[in-house]
Amino acid sequence: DPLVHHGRHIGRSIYAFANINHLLTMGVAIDAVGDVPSEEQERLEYRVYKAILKFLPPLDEALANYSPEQITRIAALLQKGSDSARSDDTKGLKKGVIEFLNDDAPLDPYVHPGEKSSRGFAHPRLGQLLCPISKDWNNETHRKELIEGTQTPGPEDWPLFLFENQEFNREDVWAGFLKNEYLVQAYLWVFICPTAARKSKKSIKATKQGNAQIHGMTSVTIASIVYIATQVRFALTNAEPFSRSDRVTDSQSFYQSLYRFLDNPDYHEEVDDLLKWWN
DNA sequence: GGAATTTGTTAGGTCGATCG
DNA sequence: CGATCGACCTAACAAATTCC
Repeated sequence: DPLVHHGRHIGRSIYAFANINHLLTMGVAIDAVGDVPSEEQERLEYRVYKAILKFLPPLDEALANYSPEQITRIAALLQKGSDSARSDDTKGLKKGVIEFLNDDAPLDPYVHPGEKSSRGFAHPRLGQLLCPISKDWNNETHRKELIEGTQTPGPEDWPLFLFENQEFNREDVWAGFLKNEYLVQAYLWVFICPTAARKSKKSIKATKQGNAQIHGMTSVTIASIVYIATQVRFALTNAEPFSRSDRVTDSQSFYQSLYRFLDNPDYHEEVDDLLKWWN
């Protein structure tokens, strides 16, 4: 279904953890009244709603005339696309991220590309990448706390892998922020094609159009960077699947706090520079 | 409070495109 | 023309949630 197809791109580049039925229903209701939502959370949702309609002009024209049942049916198809793309990318980057790290320098101890159990803070190099900026990975007490999981990093306590060369400058939070090479590689993996991300396999050419081209994407979005960061983070952790609460406290809240941080008008200039760098 | 259903995840495909 | 790539799909299953 073409709606499932479009849904794949919505999750990757517009908003990943949205309840699309809720967004569309709410958006239509707001448009019908003409009031701008007062609450910040609602305003964010409304912006996402508008971004979806901008991406799908035919839906924009027709949506107001649809019944709630029709909207629910459309939303379910978009949601299916969004969810399945996320799941495909999680699967791909589980292996991909380990390849990026190994291309840089072989991981020691070895990390199996298909397994999660040896990842996370227990691994010296993956642990360092995941180490939040409020902690010092070289400090034994801090390291122990992270390995044992006695403390969970709060919002905006970013992991080190978000920064260029895994280096955080306490004087300037924006120095190298979201300019990490592994993030770029993961971005290429998802939006161009997996082989484009590999430094070591330059001879191999893609045999199909990549996701960016398929969906007519010509520039980087905030949401797509946040999406990739969330996927890389999950690939680095030893997080066991099968746990919904883990996803909520983990990937979803990470995604939301990073998205809100970049969406903050106070950082307008920094974010513009960042997008320019990515493009 | 146990059965039924839904949700979220993974492994393991299919199949058309295109490279060497 | 076989090998491989990569988007997309399906089935299975565990956990969470809802139902009765």
